[in-house]
Amino acid sequence: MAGWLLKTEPGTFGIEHLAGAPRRTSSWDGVRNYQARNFLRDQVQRGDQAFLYHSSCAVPGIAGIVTVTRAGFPDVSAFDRKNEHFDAASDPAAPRWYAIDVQLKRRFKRIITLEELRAHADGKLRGMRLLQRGNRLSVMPVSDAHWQFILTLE
DNA sequence: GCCAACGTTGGC
DNA sequence: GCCAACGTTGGC
Repeated sequence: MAGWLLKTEPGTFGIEHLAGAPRRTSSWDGVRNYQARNFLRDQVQRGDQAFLYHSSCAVPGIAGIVTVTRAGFPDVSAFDRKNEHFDAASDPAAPRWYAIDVQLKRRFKRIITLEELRAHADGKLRGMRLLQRGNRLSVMPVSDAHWQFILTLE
């Protein structure tokens, strides 16, 4: 079972929104980056777990864990002219973008901050994608060793 | 709000 | 297919 990290902006759709959603479940859509899209379409499986990461906020960090309840499926927000993620180039017959469904599994007692994670960038978290320079991926794999170590930080 | 880093676009 | 210009991301 693979582990992932999903970035979200808490002001737009963070762990609080997910906690308040019906069945604590929501579609994870609006990803408009090919590398992230490939992960959603080809690799993320139902049952996988992912860290929910808050970015573009006062205290960036990991807020909790979600479970994937539906593997990659075409992102219909790309077909909706009124949606902010509308993409005229995505053809319903050959969808360009993909979404997944996620359910909130557990909210951490506190945010595991980016600062804390960075403190281990040359140690236990060496090579973690999130910590690499200029990283902008919104969906990325997390190795089992990194996953286990991060859990001990809570 | 700044700005470095990166991805995408489009002219050639 | 190159690469400059542009737009976006995201920490600070």
